[in-house]
Amino acid sequence: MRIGEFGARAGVDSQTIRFYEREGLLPDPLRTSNGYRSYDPEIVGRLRFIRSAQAAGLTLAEISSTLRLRDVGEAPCAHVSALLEQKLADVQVRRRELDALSAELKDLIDSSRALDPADCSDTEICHIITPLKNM
Amino acid sequence: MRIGEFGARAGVDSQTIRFYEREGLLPDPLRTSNGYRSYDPEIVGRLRFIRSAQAAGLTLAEISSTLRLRDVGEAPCAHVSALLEQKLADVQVRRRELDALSAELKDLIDSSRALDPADCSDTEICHIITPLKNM
DNA sequence: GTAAACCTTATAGTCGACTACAAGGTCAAG
DNA sequence: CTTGACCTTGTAGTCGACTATAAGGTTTAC
Repeated sequence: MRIGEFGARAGVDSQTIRFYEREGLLPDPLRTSNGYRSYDPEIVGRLRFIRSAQAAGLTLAEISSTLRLRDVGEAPCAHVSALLEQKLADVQVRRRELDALSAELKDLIDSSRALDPADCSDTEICHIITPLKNM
Repeated sequence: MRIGEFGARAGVDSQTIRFYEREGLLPDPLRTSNGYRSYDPEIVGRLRFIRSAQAAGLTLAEISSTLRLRDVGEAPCAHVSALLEQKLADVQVRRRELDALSAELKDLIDSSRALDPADCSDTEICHIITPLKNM
């Protein structure tokens, strides 16, 4: 199968596949006599794995390290578990940051209703935001 | 005051101040006879505004548009309110995305405890993640 | 008088994951 | 025999907000 069909089977653009190949996520494929890349249907799973792992929040570098384990014959399960645990911890931290930001934005929006633009001076730029001096 | 002190008063590195100047967020300052930038203490508020607005999640482009309003003599309060409302909406969307990702990660981690690495085949790369075919 | 700590400019690099563009070769349909 | 859809390579650009480096000039403290 050629690059277009290969990509279509995993919802990936052919430019992106060449990019993954350059980055070492996909092996150099066979070539037909005219130089076109030729893919074994079996490797579609590898491309789908990449997209699924991305959907789980893994970076290409993390996915690459996982694929390298698999390529040397090791089951990458323990590695993947550790990555997922770390990712979950990162997500929780980020969630808490967004919660705080959300609360802060609500406060600012609330307070803006009580403020009159006519009282907003030149030096403070805008008195809705200026109270946030020390964040 | 010179660039170092100016930056220190708002917790900003001098390289960053030159960057803001290039981007039009800060006006071209006066220069002393030796070519050093010389800042009026009054403009510290502008730099602090930039950092506070960033802390509220506004981008430099959004902050820049706000400053431009102020520079033409308009109170930017209505503009800032609209930006904050939009930002809050963005944050809520992002929060929900992270909630979904968090749940997904927990599921994957749970299911990984029931899976044996010995059953993880070559073509699926890692059976912890492979179930996520259609995200 | 010299060393440290400041300041100047211009240019290029970082992160992550693509995406765009140019300039061509190949192949099937009509 | 040409149009259009595919494929090839290489290079460069995108986003956002810095950050780093080089190669100098100035000022302050001892």
